[in-house]
Amino acid sequence: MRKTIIVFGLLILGLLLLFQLSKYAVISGDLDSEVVIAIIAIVFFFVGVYLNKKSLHKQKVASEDINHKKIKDLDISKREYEVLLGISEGLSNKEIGEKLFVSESTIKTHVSNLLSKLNAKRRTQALQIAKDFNII
Amino acid sequence: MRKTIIVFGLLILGLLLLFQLSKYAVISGDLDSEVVIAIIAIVFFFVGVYLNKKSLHKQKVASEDINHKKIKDLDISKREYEVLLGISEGLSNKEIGEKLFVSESTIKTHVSNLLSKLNAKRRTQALQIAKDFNII
DNA sequence: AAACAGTTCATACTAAAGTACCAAACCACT
DNA sequence: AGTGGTTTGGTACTTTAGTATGAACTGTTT
Repeated sequence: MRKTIIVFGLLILGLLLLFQLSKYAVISGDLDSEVVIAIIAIVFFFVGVYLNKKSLHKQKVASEDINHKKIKDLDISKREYEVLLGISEGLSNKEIGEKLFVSESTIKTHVSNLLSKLNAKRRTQALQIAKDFNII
Repeated sequence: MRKTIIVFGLLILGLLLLFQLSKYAVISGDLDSEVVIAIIAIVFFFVGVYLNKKSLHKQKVASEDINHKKIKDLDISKREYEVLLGISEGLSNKEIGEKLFVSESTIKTHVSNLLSKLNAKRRTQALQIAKDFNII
């Protein structure tokens, strides 16, 4: 948030400076007034593009970012979360076990705990719930 | 695509008109040159915002839209697709059967066919593949 | 009318998934 | 040194999921 304010401040200062510089350039005859207008137009065009991209990006990130707080709220451990990611990749318990170098039994324990923490009956339902919570 | 060209053409024409009008306004003394520059800046700022939003929106839509062609290419039938949606909602075969008013056996048949068409070993893998193909 | 694709359903089976319960080992903290 | 949370893993069991096969019933096309 502080970063945004600083960027905005610098932007406004830069633009004011540009205005003043262009005014002096026109008065002193170094530049044609049409050229100045063209530069102003181009600069503001890109300022518009830039600010729009920034704001849209934030929205996008906000809706796609992983909600780490929610993971903690649900009391999901590191290992359980890794298992959840394995499920979302479409892996079987056995395959997840091989990936994490533990036995299938261990994965079953994690999955069972995950399901109760996510209040799900099946792994597919767990995926749907996890997506709703933005934790995967 | 034609629409885009027309919009762009009109936009450029409008901007050129604005340029000429502002020039005459300054010469005839109706408007201060600083006001003209401010107007140009604001207009181009919003042109930048508008064009950026347009292009980003298209990208977003393109990546989120369901690829109906891909569904046909994979030879997935209407009913099979409904079952796929049921799976993505985290339902069991039995629950999907109740939702579509058919027996669990029927759902099993559909699921089995779906898996072979999607080249998946499990329903969770089918979900992952279907997402990659943008068909759910 | 015959062929065809899609849907429906059943049986019988194997393979995964999931539950319940227990137990040991580990790490961090006090 | 003991407590608590996490991770690990086993056994035994029930429930879903998935496969294979066969069969009947729909529309649609030729």
